[in-house]
Amino acid sequence: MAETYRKELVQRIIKNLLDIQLLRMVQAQPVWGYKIKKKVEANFQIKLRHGALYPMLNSLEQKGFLTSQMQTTGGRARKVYTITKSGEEYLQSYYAILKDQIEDVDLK
Amino acid sequence: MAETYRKELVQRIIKNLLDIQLLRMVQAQPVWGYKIKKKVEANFQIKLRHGALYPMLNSLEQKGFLTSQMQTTGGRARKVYTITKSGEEYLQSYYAILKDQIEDVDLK
DNA sequence: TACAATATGTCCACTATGAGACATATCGCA
DNA sequence: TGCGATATGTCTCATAGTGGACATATTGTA
Repeated sequence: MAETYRKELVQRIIKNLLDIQLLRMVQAQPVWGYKIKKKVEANFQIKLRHGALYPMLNSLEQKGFLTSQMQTTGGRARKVYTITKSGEEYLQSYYAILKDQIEDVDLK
Repeated sequence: MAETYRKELVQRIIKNLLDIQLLRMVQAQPVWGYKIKKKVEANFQIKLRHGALYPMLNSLEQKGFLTSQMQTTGGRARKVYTITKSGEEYLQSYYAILKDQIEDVDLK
């Protein structure tokens, strides 16, 4: 059945389009790296190395897709990320492509 | 504007999910490698190396997602591919994930 | 007080990927 | 008859990416 391939495909998409998944999560609500890691691992049943995650978040900030503010809650220092206008535009482009894929626009 | 990022994103998706794009094209109509190459390059304005394309098509056949028949039209030998039931199921899983992405199902 | 969890960061060695070359054959046209 | 287009295939080297370690600090719990 079709669901057999789902987990394998999700893992590929998360891996290859990790930056986009991070933008989606931050857009849903401002959040910090460690929480993203836990959420990805719970939602998609994949291991997300922090050695890959943190450099990617910093890179997204450098590109202007995310901004960050340090927050300290109970002595716990967190770098909370918020999506920027550019980041939202990037996501909109992504969603537009997905719609084209589903509707076979690009095959005509 | 959002369209600035489109080309860059399309290239990434085609590159990382090439097998799926090949399945989509064969599903639209049975077709051979060289024609796929020309079509991808025209539709997406990207270079598709035949050194990447042909091994991928053979691999999709080995996995049972495609079948092929040799056809000779005017002395021109073509390996025409047709999608299998498994191939269509794989695509269905892919489309289901894209819908989840668009609808933010996996962020809740 | 020692350890697991929270929290963020860098770095290096290995491996996997990819660009481009090497290879071959036919057809149509100039 | 030589060249560009059609058609499919393999292989190698350099680069890119990944896994896992190294690093540091705080909090809560056993």
